[in-house]
Amino acid sequence: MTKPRTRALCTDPQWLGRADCKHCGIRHMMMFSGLKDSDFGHILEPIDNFRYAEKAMLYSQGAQDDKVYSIRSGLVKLIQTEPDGTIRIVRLLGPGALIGIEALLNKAYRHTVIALQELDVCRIRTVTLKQLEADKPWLNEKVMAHWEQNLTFADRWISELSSGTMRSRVLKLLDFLMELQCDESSNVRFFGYEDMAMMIGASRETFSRIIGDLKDEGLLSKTEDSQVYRLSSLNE
Amino acid sequence: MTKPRTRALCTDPQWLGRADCKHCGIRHMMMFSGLKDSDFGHILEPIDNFRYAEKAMLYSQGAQDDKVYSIRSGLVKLIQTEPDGTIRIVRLLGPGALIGIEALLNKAYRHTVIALQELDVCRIRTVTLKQLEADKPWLNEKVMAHWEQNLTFADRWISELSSGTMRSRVLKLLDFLMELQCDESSNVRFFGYEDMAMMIGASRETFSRIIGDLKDEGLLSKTEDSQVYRLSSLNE
DNA sequence: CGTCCGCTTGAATAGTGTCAAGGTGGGTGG
DNA sequence: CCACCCACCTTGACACTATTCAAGCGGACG
Repeated sequence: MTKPRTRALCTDPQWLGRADCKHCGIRHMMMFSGLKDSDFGHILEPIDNFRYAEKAMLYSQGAQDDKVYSIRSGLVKLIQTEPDGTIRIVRLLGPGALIGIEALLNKAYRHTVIALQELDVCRIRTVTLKQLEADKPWLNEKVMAHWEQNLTFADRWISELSSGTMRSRVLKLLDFLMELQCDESSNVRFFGYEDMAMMIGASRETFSRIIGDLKDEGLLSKTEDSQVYRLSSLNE
Repeated sequence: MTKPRTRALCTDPQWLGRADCKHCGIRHMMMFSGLKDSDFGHILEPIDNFRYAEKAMLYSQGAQDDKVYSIRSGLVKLIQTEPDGTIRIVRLLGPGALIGIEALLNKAYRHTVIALQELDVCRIRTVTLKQLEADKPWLNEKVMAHWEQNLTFADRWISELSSGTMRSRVLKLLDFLMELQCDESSNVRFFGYEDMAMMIGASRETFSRIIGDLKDEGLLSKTEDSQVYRLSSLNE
């Protein structure tokens, strides 16, 4: 669709230690909350906790690896490159999401995944996950729920962010971002316009113009933080 | 996106009997090939085989049911309706596909599913499937593979059929249909233009014009069957 | 203070949607 | 067997939407 302009950084992630699932602050949404200390006793390899910088790449499309990631905080974009070179962002995932699940089926990663913000993830090897699953049937159900979550997002991406006029897509995108960033009030944190445009399949210029219109109409207003805007429409 | 024009038929499917998985002609791709006679002995409810007429509806978005379908032959469209009334076809599935998997998680169906051709499906209740899974771990793996298949299709739908110019989308759509219908040679069976247009997010007129252009350029030519065209380009 | 990067804006142009009219083919009933 | 009908596809004219190329602007940062 558009040519790549911003290149991903290949900074190494920072290792934060082994995961402490039992005391995870966001247990309710995470994959491995529910695991007891004793469960960690007999697993082959540990679950590790990493921090990635903004724009760092977790893995790239086509790579074959055996690692699955669970997001604790931050946001990532999933990018798909076609054989003919066109690029499109196909998904945005945040806290609670499980990425790279295709590795469980021994498939190569189908996307390039890049952090949009500072990112805190737990990483687990597929063998370890399968080993845990064998003991705990509920883990299996959780994995399925994550497939379903991914699929639901993909379908919304098609019907909300890839259909209709560019204006309606921008509005839906802003809603979508608010939902992901769930910053209490109706505030949206912006990324680069190039990324946002790529999410809805528009050019940077078109996106910029529409944002400009929304500002003029008073639907979008600045906040203290220059990256964050307040959105005042739920309608249209 | 577009207003519905062709309404779905609510004809009842024809019951063809209980499924005979062991002798299924397309065992290799089907969900339940691999089951032995003895496996059928102790399941709660049978797996049934049905035939649906073209345009018949299997189930509709929002409905809550406990049935999963495995396609033996034919093609279905998965339609998603937004709260604001816009409609978009988000997926096309053929032989081997498993539809309504969200029922396994006790979720309501997320799409309305309609047969595009005469359809032959096997229907199984979720309890039965779960019961079988408990015995046979390999079934579990198969279910995962179907989640992955759905997700792969969804992602292709985004990057191939929802990005770029309408012309490129039409070409990709034709490729896609050839792949699904795998009619040996490079022949494509057309559906109604309204449906095809809805797949790529175009108007009927735009779609018609592009098909017209392709005919003029000689890339697309008629065959004996007026519904089937021969496509002569793999490139661009 | 100047540079760089990313956002904004303008003008020209190509691409799509919309409305409306006209064509075509397959099926039905006389 | 023919005439008619209906559903569906085609075509034209026009308005509108979005892309492209190009120039300008503004803030962050060395």
